[in-house]
Amino acid sequence: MNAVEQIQQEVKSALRAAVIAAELVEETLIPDIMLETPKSKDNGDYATNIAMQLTKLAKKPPRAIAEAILEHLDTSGTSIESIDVAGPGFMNIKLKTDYLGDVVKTVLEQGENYGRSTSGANEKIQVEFVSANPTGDLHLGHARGASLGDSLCNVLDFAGYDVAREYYINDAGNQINNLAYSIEARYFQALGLDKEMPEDGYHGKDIIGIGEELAKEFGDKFVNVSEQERYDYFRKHGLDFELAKLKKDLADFRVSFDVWFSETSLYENGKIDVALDKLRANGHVFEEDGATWFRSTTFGDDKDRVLIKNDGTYTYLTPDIAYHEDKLFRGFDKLINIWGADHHGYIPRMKAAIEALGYGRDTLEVNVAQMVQLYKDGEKFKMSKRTGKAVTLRELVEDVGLDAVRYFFAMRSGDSQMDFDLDLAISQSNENPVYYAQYAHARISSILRQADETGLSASVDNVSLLQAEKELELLKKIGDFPKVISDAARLRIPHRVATYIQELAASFHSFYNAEKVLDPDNRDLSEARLALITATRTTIANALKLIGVSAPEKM
RNA sequence: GUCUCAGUAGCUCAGCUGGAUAGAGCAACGGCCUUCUAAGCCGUCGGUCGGGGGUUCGAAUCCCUCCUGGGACGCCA
Repeated sequence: MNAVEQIQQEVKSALRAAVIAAELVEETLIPDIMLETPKSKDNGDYATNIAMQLTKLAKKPPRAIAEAILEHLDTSGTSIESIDVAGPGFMNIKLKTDYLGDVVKTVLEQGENYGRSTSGANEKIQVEFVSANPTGDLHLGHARGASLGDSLCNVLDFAGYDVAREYYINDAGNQINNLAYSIEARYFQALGLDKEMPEDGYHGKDIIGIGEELAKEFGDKFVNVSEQERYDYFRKHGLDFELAKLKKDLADFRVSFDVWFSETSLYENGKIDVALDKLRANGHVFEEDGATWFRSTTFGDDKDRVLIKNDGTYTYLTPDIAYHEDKLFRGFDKLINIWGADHHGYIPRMKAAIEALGYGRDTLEVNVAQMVQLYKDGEKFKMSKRTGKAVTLRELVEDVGLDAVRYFFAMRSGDSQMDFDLDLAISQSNENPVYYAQYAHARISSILRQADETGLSASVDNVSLLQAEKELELLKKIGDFPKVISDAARLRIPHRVATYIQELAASFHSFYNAEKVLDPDNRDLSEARLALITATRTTIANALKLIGVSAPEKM
């Protein structure tokens, strides 16, 4: 618990004691007392609406309740400087400022761990994200999913959850056949031979490249072998190639995974049968029209779902159920899946499966990343599988810049649709908000370099000298960081971190323009301010790291 | 048609568990560099929070309904 949290706790306890002493309601009925930071500074450092919350229970007007609480409030031994009743019944609290200096001490002590907490109580959470088919390049939507997933994992980890990151490789279905046949066609074409692309083939540039490479390396060797042999080789080669590319692209995007889970492995180790047997044993499977069905309507799904088609093969759902059974078997308390909005309708059947397997419905949490609409040359850019027309993650990063792309996705809530104007992003990349935050970091770094030269160094001995308005604001903002993290983790909203970075950077820039840090004639204050900006820099760097953005020393 | 997500300033978006006068960036306008990085700061302009009902001390936030837009409704994955 840092200084700010301690103060808040102290204030809440004092208020609660006052409510009890005032004998307004039964003690057990008192709600949690909440403190909020008023928008206007005129309304104090914190405000509470406890009086309004108690109106019904105490059967008195809010202002009267507030007066009564105030009368019984003992502020001795707390940091409360003054407290008064305002508006309809708010109680505005003004704090003494001496505690804020402790924030700096805490940050300097904890360094890159400042902001970490144990609020997640080590809950074991597995996050599955991206999981794009290994049949082509990652595009804009995947970039968003990757960014959201990675940021969420980082935030959860920082907030004290036990996080595992996982990528589910769909390497078993029809799409892999299509991949193999697409490569085959491109291979023949590279040799100047006639071969049509399969109907659902992949028209991406990468597949053309694979065909050309194979033609270069093997010549016409695969023209004359059996279809089976050719298929087997192209399939394996295609998968290896695409998977390696996915891993590299994601790593370059600063996104990492603990486990790359193969769908095929479920077929090979019998896990699908295990899951099917379990569903059968629980009585949720039936036969009809030559197919095997999962009665998902029992658990609120719109219709029942086929598990085994009448040709004897599985639908996509079946191995996916086995996969989730396997995840839960591995002992996670909670599964979070990040899916694109186009898979939204798939949620009820997956939740139904979780329940049918005997787990709680809320064990699975699906976080939907809404669509990203790309605009190029002023108009909608329609992606097309058929023509292979798409903007890839790699191209996006090359054109716009890694930090700018990560920040762009990190600052928006996942459940709001986005328009991404590529030309605007490129032309305005210098005005991207990410540079605002990075600039603050670079500015501080520059001052610290010069401090070294002038023989001044950060010191926490005189942090009590930090009493200027801008200094106090900055201190408070830094002190908010741990709560921002725990809220973002609990509510699964990593974009809250980006919003915070913006606020913190603004507070610093404002301070920077109001006060001069390095002043050889005022050594004590300079060293206190150096401590303040060092703490600011650490907080900015820690926050940027969580959303996968670098913190440069110079710009 | 059913389900689902959204609709907030000219544009792109925040708004946490219902709180006081709804915010930020960009765009527009006016100031601030002999002084630690002007990728910055200070100020001005700009909103019927899609419409209408309801719940209550209080609604952008919760409920109902309508309008508009995205997405999903396969024995595809």
